[in-house]
Amino acid sequence: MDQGSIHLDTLDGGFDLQSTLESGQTYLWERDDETTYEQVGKRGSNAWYTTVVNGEVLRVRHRENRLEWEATVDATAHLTRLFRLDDDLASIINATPDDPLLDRAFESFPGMRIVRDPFFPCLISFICSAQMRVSRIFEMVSNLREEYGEIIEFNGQTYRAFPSAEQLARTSEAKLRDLGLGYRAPYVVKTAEMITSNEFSLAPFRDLEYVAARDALTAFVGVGPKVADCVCLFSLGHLEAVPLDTWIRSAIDEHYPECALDGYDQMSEAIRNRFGPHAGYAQTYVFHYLRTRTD
DNA sequence: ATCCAGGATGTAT
DNA sequence: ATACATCATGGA
Repeated sequence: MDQGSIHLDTLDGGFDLQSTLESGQTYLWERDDETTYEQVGKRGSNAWYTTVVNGEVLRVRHRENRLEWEATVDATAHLTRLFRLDDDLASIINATPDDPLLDRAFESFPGMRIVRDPFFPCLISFICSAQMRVSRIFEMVSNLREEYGEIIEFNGQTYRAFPSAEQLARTSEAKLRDLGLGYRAPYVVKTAEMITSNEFSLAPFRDLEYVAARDALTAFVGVGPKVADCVCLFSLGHLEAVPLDTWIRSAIDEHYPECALDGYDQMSEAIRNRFGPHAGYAQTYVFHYLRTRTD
């Protein structure tokens, strides 16, 4: 077992593990002390979170000003990439326009960062996310891991990787419906088949500009503009992407009515112009803020 | 019971 | 291109 810690003192804008992992950006981490994420938004968790990337187990917890980790390999570079620790978060927030909603959202979750999820698990997660609550998306992705994921032993515990495209292409729509995927079941199977087919290469997505990547992603079954934006933002690193879900749409209606245009593309361009080049950061803070506020 | 949740697809116009 | 019905499932 390898282990270590990353010091967060010198990180511009800081880092907060719990809000980063429980704000509905990623569904690929399991928390030790809870079987579900129903306490989303409740601050102060110092629990361990675990994921499996390329067969390597990564475990991490947030203790004061350190990010402690234990893993099957040196996790420093992996965590820096997965949590975008190289982003100058302070400058990003500073470059985002000031308004009452954004100010409150940024103040509510200091240190929350955009994740950089691996592509295929992110794609399938957000295909599953359609018309689903965050807590249920965690359940669905957990069910996929338990049913199809490769078992990995680490430090006396067993963990499961997110299933590969081959594994999901091999299953049936009916089995996925049994896992609670509903009408998204055929989307997952067909998209997994597309990924595994030889005529479909994944390589281009990395090289495309934001709009081109977003449009290209909609070729997958079950991927429309909103899910494509989530993959652009949470996997491909396009920080200008603004997923227009029901929460952010109502926020636009209420707070930015001049951006509430007809059509996804028009509204997207308007809100991106309003929020600036890191609009995705603003979107994610607003989403988490609105979704967790109690009053 | 009715409505809603990080929407997308198929069909008719 | 745009409008509309339809698609599962579970929680409030």
